[in-house]
Amino acid sequence: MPRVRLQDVAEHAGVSTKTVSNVVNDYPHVTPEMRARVLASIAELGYRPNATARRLATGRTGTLALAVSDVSIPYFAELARTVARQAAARGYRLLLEQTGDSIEAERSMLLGRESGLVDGLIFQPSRLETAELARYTLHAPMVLIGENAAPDSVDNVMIDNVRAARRVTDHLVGLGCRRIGFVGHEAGGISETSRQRLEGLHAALRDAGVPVLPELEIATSAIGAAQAEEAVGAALDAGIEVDGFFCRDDLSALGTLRALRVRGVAVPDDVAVVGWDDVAWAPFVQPTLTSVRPNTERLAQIALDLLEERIAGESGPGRHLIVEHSLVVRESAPASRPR
Amino acid sequence: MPRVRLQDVAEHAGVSTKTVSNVVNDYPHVTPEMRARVLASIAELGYRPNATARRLATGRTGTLALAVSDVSIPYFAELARTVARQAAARGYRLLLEQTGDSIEAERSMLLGRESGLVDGLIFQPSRLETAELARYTLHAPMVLIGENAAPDSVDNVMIDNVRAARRVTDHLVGLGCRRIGFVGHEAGGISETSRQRLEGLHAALRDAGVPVLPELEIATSAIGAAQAEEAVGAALDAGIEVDGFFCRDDLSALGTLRALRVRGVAVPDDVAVVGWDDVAWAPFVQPTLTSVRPNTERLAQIALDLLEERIAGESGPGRHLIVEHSLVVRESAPASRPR
DNA sequence: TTGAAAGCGCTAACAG
DNA sequence: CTGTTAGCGCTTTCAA
Repeated sequence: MPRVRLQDVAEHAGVSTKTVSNVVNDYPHVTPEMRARVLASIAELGYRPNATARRLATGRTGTLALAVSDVSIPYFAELARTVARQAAARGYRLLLEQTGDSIEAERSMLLGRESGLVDGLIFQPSRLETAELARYTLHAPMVLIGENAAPDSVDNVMIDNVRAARRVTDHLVGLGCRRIGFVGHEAGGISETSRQRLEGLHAALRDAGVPVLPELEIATSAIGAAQAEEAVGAALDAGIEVDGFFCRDDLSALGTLRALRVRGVAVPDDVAVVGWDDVAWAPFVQPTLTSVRPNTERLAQIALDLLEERIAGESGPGRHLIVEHSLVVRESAPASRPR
Repeated sequence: MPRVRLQDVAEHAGVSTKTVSNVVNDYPHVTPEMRARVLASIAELGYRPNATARRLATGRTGTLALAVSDVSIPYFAELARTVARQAAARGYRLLLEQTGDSIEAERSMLLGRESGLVDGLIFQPSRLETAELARYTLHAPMVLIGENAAPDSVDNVMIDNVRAARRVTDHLVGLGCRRIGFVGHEAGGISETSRQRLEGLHAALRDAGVPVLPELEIATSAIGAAQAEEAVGAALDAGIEVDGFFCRDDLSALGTLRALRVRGVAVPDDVAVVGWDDVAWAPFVQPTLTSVRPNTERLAQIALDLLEERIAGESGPGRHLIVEHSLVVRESAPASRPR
């Protein structure tokens, strides 16, 4: 790791630092001979500009941060892939922050003990609430994603959870389900995400004249297939009667499918199951999973658009944008079912 | 975003910048009164140290990079989670780089057009070969992970692929399989990872006196369940005769399971299936998947240990370390099978 | 224990 | 079109 500075190149080439800088930054107005001479010196000395010094001088870091609770959750993994790719295409690097579902971690990530670390932040809160969020002085522009009710002052992009949840419910009701269970909301303090999905479920049931049965709502200790399998299994063993399960996410659906299978309950004949996120493996499990698919590419694109505007200085009130979703119908809750 | 500098705090508190710096960095030798006065000013002005300036002055970035082809591949997602977590515990942030399976991207990531971006790099190559890797002058210390044969000069941590593959093969042979197919090596240019797994398969078959049948090796156009389903489906439709499938990774196994299911082939009764990586959903699919489980926590820990030693100045020859693995036996290739 | 001043490596006015 | 020079905000000798 040789330590060659811009100035070394300048001396070697017999020009000023400004000229070298111009060449490195592809500025126009440099004679071809100068440029060639400088490039030759750069190659000979193996010069690489120092990112830190450049940042200090320009005030831009060329880096964005993405903060989610856990990248290994399939939806977040796919989101990270998409955001990283699109950010790279726009010339940004991506810093990954995991809050691990802890409100403390979310706070300290927002407060950021240092400034000038990133140019902007894309954040999917899982525990922090609007009111608190609105109080903070951020160290960089931020765009919120996901279904948390964002404060009016902050940009936010999400899918319409209530509407999507209504659609899931309508689909199940259309299949003849009258006792629809819900799986996967947090046992210890429900998240805004789960709250909105439950709200959509309830609203659609009421509209359809189907009774709302809170006793069929099965909370889990954490997001995950194992937790869902355990909770659903316990409920089934306790004699719960359902003919459909609306799962908070595909991971819960996976656990639910297994709990049902182990007990010999047929899907979709006895119980229909719908998941949420339409992760990569949804079309491959047995039975293939009906699921809500958010348009993640578009979500990432809009989030980055909003963020770049903020970085460029936009200072208006927070914009709250909705990204489309669709319901991908597969075997676990097909278009229609023999009765 | 107020712009408060260290100097502003110093003036406000009526002390020198050095004193403020001492307080911010928790240096000893500061009188309690001074410290209190400075902290009060910091709070009042809302001062946050500027990360970039600090980096330039100290030469440390406090950031590591993790480079993999695609974070949404379940194994990489889990690896990223683990590395990010452990890096955070050691006081580092994590920059995520995706090479998207392109050799160009891997090259430019190594060459790094800027220096001083990160203190170190953890890299899982998928296309780049040892010889080329060894030629580069890196801009930061690097540790290689995964099964690529690393150059002697570079640190590397991996699992013993050949041994694990032999174990998988022995397991299948023990189950009575005599025509074992392999699924998921790259159709266009095999990777070192796949090569080693095939090598283990062949060696174990020879040792067991079972014929090696290359015609049962099914390449795929890319890593993924869909690609595997397509390739395996085509092979089955063409009349391939197998009694076991050794899949390059769990994604291939998932596609293989589906291809078999769709065609009414019973797993494990007609065909046993083994995957690799033991990703989170392996115990939940139908049938549950037998898979090779690398010790990812340990892999990450060792990689970070090696990297921190390099960052600290260690300059000896490359160390090549092996991390343990295990074979997790589940329904798709159980301990024994009725014959 | 605290203060003054010299960089860290680069960019960007401003001249020339 | 190219050179000079003054910062960017922090850390860190070296004195006091």
